[in-house]
Amino acid sequence: MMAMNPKQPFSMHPALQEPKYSSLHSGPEAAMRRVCLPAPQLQGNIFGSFDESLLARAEALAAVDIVSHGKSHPFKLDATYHTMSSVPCTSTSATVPISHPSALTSHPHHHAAVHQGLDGDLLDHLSPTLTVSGMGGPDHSVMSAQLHSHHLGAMGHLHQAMGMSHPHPVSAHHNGMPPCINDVESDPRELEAFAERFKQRRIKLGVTQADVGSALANLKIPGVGSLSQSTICRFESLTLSHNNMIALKPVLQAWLEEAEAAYREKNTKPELFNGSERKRKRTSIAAPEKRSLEAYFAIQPRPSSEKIAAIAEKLDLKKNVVRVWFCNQRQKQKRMKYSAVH
DNA sequence: ATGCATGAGCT
DNA sequence: GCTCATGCATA
Repeated sequence: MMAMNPKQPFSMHPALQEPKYSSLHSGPEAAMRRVCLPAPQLQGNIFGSFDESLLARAEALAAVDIVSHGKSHPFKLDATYHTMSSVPCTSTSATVPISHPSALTSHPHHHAAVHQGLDGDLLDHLSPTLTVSGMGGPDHSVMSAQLHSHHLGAMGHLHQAMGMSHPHPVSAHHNGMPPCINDVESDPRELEAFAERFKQRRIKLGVTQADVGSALANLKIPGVGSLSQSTICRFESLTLSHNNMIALKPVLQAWLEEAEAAYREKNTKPELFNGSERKRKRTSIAAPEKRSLEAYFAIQPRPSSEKIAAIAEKLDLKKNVVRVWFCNQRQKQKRMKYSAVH
């Protein structure tokens, strides 16, 4: 069948994603790690030497937390946590998603093209085999939700078309422009403002986050498929990575334009549908274990495989669960949360 | 709204 | 095995 590349959407190489943190290991995480440990190279040794004591300390901390703080422990590591994703010049957006010509992202001065394209040109030449539909069609309401029928990896084709599989650095294509363009669109302020505007207008349209997600596929933008309610929600609450926010913005903006246009000329009639079938189980880590994990995380955000195994055993959790927990925790730290800094 | 999970691409 | 984008499941 068609090879699908669900994840790793519109992003570039990890190394290219955060220009400012370039170099092999110096990612935002590395920076954080630095505040926790003397030196990266020593991590292993130190940790290895004091493995037991550290684990014990973490446990002790977790224990103390339980009795003295209850829920509000000192190791609260959530989204609001940090924020170091303030990309200077968003060369990122150049490598972003819509690897498309006049498409949504790109030039700061071509912003208008985005809007215009929505009504005609863009979709027109983007959908050779289909009439410009999206929200335009009578029965092509904005919220036609046709998901639920696919399996785990069937969604999010948003990715592949968006640069990943390219051997070349998908940068300012059609214009040979320098990496530091899109300053306007990538401006944190602008993003934040857009996210809020988006939510506001979306609600005004009477469209749910899930509706938006599924409606995106109707835009017929190459490489842009549907998205989940989660992602739309995270976009609106700015809890996605900066790069991700920038990548999604043009797409959501395109949708918004069309949705409002369609709303004006007629009356979009929401037509949801509920279906269910699959049942993926979600592990639920108990509060005490979670506190311990947070304590361990505070000491060492990037435990080795062995440490993870040790922690897993101590907490009586599956090693993979612990590993994923750490991964997710790191990811949380990196989430952009402008509100926290702006 | 958010926790845990998956999977692609990279190292 | 990590990061990252994203999703299902659930509180």
